Amino acid sequence: MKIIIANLSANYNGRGLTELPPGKRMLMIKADGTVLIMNDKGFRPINYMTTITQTKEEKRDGETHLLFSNKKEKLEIILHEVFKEETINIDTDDPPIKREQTENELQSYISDNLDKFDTNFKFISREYETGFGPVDILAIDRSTNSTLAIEVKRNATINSVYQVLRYKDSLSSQFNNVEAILIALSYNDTALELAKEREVRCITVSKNWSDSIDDSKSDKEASDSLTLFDLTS
Amino acid sequence: MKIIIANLSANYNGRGLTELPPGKRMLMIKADGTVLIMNDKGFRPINYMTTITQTKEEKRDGETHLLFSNKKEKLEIILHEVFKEETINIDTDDPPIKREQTENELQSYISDNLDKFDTNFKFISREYETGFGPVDILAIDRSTNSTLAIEVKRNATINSVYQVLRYKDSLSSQFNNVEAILIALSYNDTALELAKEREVRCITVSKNWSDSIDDSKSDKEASDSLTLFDLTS
DNA sequence: ACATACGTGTGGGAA
DNA sequence: TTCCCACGCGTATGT
Repeated sequence: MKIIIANLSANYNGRGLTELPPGKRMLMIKADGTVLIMNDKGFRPINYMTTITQTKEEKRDGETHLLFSNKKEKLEIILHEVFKEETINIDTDDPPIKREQTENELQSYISDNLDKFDTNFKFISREYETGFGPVDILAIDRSTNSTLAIEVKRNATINSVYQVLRYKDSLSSQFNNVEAILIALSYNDTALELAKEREVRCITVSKNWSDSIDDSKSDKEASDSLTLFDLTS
Repeated sequence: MKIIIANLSANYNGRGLTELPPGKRMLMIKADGTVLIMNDKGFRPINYMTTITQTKEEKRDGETHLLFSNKKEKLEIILHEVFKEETINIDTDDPPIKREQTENELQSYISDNLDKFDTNFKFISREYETGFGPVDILAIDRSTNSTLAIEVKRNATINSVYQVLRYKDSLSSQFNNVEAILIALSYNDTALELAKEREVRCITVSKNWSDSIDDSKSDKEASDSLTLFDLTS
């Protein structure tokens, strides 16, 4: 990784079009060719470019012009004055990060434990294809004999409501009594409002749902002690 | 900005849950408190945290533990071995980037030039409020006397189609003959398919739409030489 | 503080 | 390759 501290300006043209006036910033060039212009605040680089296939370097009037490009994009960086230049060695293949409690895991958990949310729920299928894309979970409610279109979210928004309603619409041409259900860790107020209005049932998963995976050996205790759901509506 | 090259590991708990095994990486601490752990490839930091309100530093067994937190999140970084530490001064308030040809500009352009897309289109209002949020442009078609719900996108996807259809639904309770229209620089195939099926008219804006802003002084030439739209449906 | 919408969103998986 | 969806999306703006 190479780091250059410089007064620089930049022009990007590709997915968008931006112009960066001169200023003292950090230019970072990574081992894989990724170029980043960083300032002293926030998460995002000001300008950047990945998957670079071509690099050109020119001197013009004592200033260095760097031209990075690929088939679709172009990034030009002009170094007006370089204050520092440095090469840093770090592992190119460091061990990867482990992500836990992703939506995918949450989906698995819910699929495997549908009866804990409602004893009448019976799991049918995951990623069941509808005319509007796959619904996360397809199930039936044995008490009402209705088909359940279940969408799982970490945080449900109004878009989640629209999404599950589309699945319901589509499935209604194949099944009788289709019901739309959201199961989420949290809900926007606006999402709850809309859900109520459109009769989408909202079920909240306890924040510590993943604990019950670790505790699953002692089933009895787990099902007694954990409040795995609340009904909101 | 402070930079530390170290063999480090990290644990994050907040919006998600991640675990980063030890490895040689760069730790960057910005002037606003933002913390980033960078590796030698790609755009994204491996771990990071913004809007930090509390920082704790401890030594345990000769290793430095850094604890960053705010009300909702926690990031712990353990420095197993520090290879380099360095402070870099860059402008905290460098001039901001200028973005051009944004969706907002595109909307303005389309609003001001609706007649170029269809001579019967007449602009009424921007950001017109519907029951499902504001529609980008409200207009009328003088030839059919229908109300037009126009949604502008750089790239239209199936979600754009659903979105404009919701606006149409909502507006249909106020107006007769509401028509849903998408105006975009590009379209997904699936979006076009769905749009056709649901009778959403799709209009494509020429990639060089912004040229006509610069050329606007010579109106005649511009309107003669530029193909500003295609009809797809 | 919360919600909404844009962004060069990025990244991953499937068709 | 394209398309779709989740993401600790980040970031700005309006309320």
